[in-house]
Amino acid sequence: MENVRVTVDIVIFSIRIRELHVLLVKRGIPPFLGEYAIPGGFLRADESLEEAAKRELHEETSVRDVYLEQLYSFGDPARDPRGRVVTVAYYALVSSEHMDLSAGADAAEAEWVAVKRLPPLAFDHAGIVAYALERLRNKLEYTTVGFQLLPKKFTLAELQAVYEAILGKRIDKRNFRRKMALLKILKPLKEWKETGRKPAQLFGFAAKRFENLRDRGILFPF
Amino acid sequence: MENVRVTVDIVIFSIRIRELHVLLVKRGIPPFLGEYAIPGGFLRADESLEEAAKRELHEETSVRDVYLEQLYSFGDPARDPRGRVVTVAYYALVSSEHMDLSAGADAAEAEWVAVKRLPPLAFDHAGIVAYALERLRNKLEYTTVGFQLLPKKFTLAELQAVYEAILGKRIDKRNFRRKMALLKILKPLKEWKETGRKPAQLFGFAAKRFENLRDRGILFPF
DNA sequence: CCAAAAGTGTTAGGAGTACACCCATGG
DNA sequence: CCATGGGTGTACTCCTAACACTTTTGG
Repeated sequence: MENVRVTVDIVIFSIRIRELHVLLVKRGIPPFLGEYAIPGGFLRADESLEEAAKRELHEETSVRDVYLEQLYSFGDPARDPRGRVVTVAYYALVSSEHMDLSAGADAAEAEWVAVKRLPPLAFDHAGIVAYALERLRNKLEYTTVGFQLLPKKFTLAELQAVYEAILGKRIDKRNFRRKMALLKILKPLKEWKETGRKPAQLFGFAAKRFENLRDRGILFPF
Repeated sequence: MENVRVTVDIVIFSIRIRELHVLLVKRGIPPFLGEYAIPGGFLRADESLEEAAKRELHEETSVRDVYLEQLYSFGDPARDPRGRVVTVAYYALVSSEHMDLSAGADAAEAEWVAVKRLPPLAFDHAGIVAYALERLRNKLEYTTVGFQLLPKKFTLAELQAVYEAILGKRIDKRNFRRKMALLKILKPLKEWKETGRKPAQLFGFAAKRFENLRDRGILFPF
């Protein structure tokens, strides 16, 4: 079966103004001309799937070395009107300090959109984004992906806001802080963030304890 | 990028003699002639990825309608010496009552092998099996995949043996039974299995409570 | 001094874990 | 009657969830 082509598409998440956003591009060519889609492109001859995803990510956001995990592969024969295209979907988490789209090559067409206010998407991309969100919610509870969306130094309120934005529900402040303390993955810094009111203590992510688990999703499949 | 071909490979698990087994085939053509591999083949023009996996499964085992879930896609440029081949891997769970390989077309070459005694495998298949096992172990703890490896009617000892075979450790009988009772997913039947000693009560899987969760892996990606 | 967000403990209920003996049957 | 696997309950620990007030700062 020779007539299959392979693309890699990527759902790029970030937190803006305490709300979860996805990076979308407006398509400049048919099909779905002018509609929104997630970034993606054809797999090249000499690159692995993950390298292709990293390349797409870098082209759109100019960032490298962020959390990246393969999501799922979609291969319905009718999913692309141009012909038989199997896509391997990835998702990435970009910290709010790395959100300068400006340096990206295709940046003019890229746009952060809140997941609660997604427009209709081209192809089966709405389903891909929904599945990525599902995965992200699940992973939040048993891995440390939450930290990937924050800058190196963050306050407890910011960390909690990430969890609330992704899970879509409020969390009790005292229980949240106790659990984080219990996990021993926060490194209290001797710095305080000026918030306009009472300053908040800054924390770092203590990767030591979680080095082996840090990004199971990336690490496991070799 | 036109020179990519897509295969679907499938890790088929079953329990034999209270031990976890995988179905392997001996390759009849190069590359890796004579070596063991997991079943698989090229994606056809008119079928989805899942349909291809179901077809492979049926060809090897003659069963349909078993638990099937997409595992991961592997696309290292060097993974297949014949050229650029991206494979979408699935894994399936086949109940011990459906293990008649005889009816399968390629059955002569198929063989159940205990995961503890795997031979060297062709391509990157050793990594694929290892990853499938990892996934199975994780899913066992928060889904009902364990039931998929048993016949419709089973004893508590048989169910526990499935958990022990996959997790590779002993479980306390009383705690195991209490947890199952708590989950309310077992339907006690008015039948007893003659074991040679004291007869054991048979149970069914109460899908009602778990209809929506039953096979998250299958259901979620549409 | 007031508004706003930071920070801090206790209690009650549920789940997990460790642990040992009696029962029913076939041979 | 004995060997084998089937079947059952209790106590302790730990995690989770519910819940309200004081502190610090800028304006």
